[in-house]
Amino acid sequence: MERLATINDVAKIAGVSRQTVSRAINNKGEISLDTREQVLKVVQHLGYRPNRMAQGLVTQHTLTIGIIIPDISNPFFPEFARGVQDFAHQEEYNVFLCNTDGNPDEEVKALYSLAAQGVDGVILFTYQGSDDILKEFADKYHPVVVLNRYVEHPNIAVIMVNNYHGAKLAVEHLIERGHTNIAMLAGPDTSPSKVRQVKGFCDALTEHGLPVVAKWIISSLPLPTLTQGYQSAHQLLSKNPQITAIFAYNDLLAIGAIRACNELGYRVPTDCAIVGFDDIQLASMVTPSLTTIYVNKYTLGEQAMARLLNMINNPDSVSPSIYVDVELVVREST
Amino acid sequence: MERLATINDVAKIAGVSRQTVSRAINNKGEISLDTREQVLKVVQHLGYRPNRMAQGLVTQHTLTIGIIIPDISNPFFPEFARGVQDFAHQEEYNVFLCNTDGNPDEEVKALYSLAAQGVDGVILFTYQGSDDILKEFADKYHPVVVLNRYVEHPNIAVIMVNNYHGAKLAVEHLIERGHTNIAMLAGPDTSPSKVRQVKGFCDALTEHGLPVVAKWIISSLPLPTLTQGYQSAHQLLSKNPQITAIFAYNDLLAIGAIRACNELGYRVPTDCAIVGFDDIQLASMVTPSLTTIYVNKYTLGEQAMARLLNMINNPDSVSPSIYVDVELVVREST
DNA sequence: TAAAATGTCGTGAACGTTCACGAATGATCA
DNA sequence: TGATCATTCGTGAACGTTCACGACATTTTA
Repeated sequence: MERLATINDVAKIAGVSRQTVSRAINNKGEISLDTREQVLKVVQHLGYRPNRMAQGLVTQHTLTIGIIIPDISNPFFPEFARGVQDFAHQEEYNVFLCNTDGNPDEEVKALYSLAAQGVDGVILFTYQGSDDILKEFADKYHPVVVLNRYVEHPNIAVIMVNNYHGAKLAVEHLIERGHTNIAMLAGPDTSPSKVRQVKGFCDALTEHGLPVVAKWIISSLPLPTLTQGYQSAHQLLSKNPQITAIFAYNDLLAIGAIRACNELGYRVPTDCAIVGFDDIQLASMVTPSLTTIYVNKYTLGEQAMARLLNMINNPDSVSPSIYVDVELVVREST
Repeated sequence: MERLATINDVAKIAGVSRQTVSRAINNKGEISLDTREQVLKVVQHLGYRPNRMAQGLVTQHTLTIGIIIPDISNPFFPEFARGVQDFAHQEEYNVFLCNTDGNPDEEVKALYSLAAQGVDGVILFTYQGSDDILKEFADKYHPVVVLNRYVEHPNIAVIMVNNYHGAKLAVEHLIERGHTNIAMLAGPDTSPSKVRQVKGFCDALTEHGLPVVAKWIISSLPLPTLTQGYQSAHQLLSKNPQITAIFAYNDLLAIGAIRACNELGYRVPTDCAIVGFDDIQLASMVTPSLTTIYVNKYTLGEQAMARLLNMINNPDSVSPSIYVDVELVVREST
């Protein structure tokens, strides 16, 4: 591991000063075309690359950002992360990835670890902690893009998936198919998107003159996973045989519910129809394939990164909230 | 965004020098217990965190590493990445993630982008580029852990999944089930693990007195994806109806093959048995569920990170190659 | 023609931390 | 008692880069 070339090495060989080299590679400040070319030749020859830590120390910009998500193993997030990363790399940014398993303590740890690292901004998905901590962070450190949670702060941008509308689409689809006894596998109580989704679910029912049965709305704690969906659906259906349709907070819960149906001898969709949310890749691969609400996760990631970049480069601009819309995808499970 | 507290702020308030603060937080060098406690109180109070860029500039260590993989959307990699990340965070390291889509140019770009970023090391999965580039990188920059490819270099550690053995297990299982006409959906030609796997496949056949039919071994280019598996299997089975079993390079190819079977009216496993490789979560969720070769992806990630840490901390130690073994998991597809 | 303006480049300082060294204090020993 | 040692702490330098400013040569302007 030999020593890497520094800006001084380049300067010495090119016969100019550090500053001139800096001007040449950053393409700013006054420099003649001739010397610029000369310097760049030497840069090329030595394979010189500016040390990002030294740059970061003086400019207070590191060209890095962080993503904080519950779990990259959850099939929703890889696509989202790719959206962020592809956009980021295109803009010369590198990306840190942190998993929290939905644990608020871990979220805070990740937040401050990234701050000490010197990231230029953070993208935060399904934040469960307190607004105050987040606002304090945004005050003291860097811009933040938050997904699926509303936080009002000049240094925080919000992107919301339209869970409310998605839930309505799902329930209306089930009602069209003739279902009247519809249950819901809801998300974790701490999740704000869960609240909006439940509201859409209830509103759709009442708008069609159907009663809302509180006992048929089951929260999934701590995380909306396959086994959670399996257990909740199992309990729900064996206690309430009159239920003929289930709407789930996400596809994992829905797929768990399908398994529960199979085990209880319910046929999907004949005996019990099921609708998921997110349209992860798995949704079209299971049997029966899953009717669900499509969310463009990759684009969501790109948008989040675009917002963050905008905030980094224009610190004083306002960042209005964005709502991302969703679509119904009908498959075999309804 | 107010200015962050620096070591000098702490020093001033605590009434000591920078160096004493440094000694207190890094818990090294001689310092009395009293002053240490005093300093740490101030650190706590100010919420001081050492600036990693300043640290990195002088120590040449950044407490960051990079992972380079083809695609985090491929279900194999999230679990692997979590293994790396969990271990890394536990050791106070942060992790950069780069996707290359199997493109060698992107691999090199990622490698040098990470080097400029100042990572302490790199974990490289399914590297497709030339040995020379990698060796030059390991010479000039930092230690590298390479998976599923053999590269001899003092600054490069190698971890291999035992594809050869896995392929043998799969084929022997099919032969036990009475199959004699077995085809293979192989990986991309550029992948070294593909070569070892094909060898295991062929050896298993010949050891049991069965002929190897070259035409029945199909490479998947450029990437071993669902649609690749579907197309290859479709073509293979419609041209060669005598085939009764397929062994696939990975689970995605295998699941694509299941779909092709369904479409051609072949029943799995009655008309055509299928074995995959990797045991991704999806494998147990599809219908019929997939017999496959289990690889502990999370542990693989942990091991890779452990090797890398060891190389970072003990630059002169030798790093022998590791072989990670695999197991057969029998499910409905055979 | 002298003064002002422009274009090009270099120099010292700063970013926040650690390292190598040295200074001061008190304890220990012959 | 004077010398030696261990313990504890502080000071200047360095890491590699950019920023603010100034210097110089050349061109433009009054």
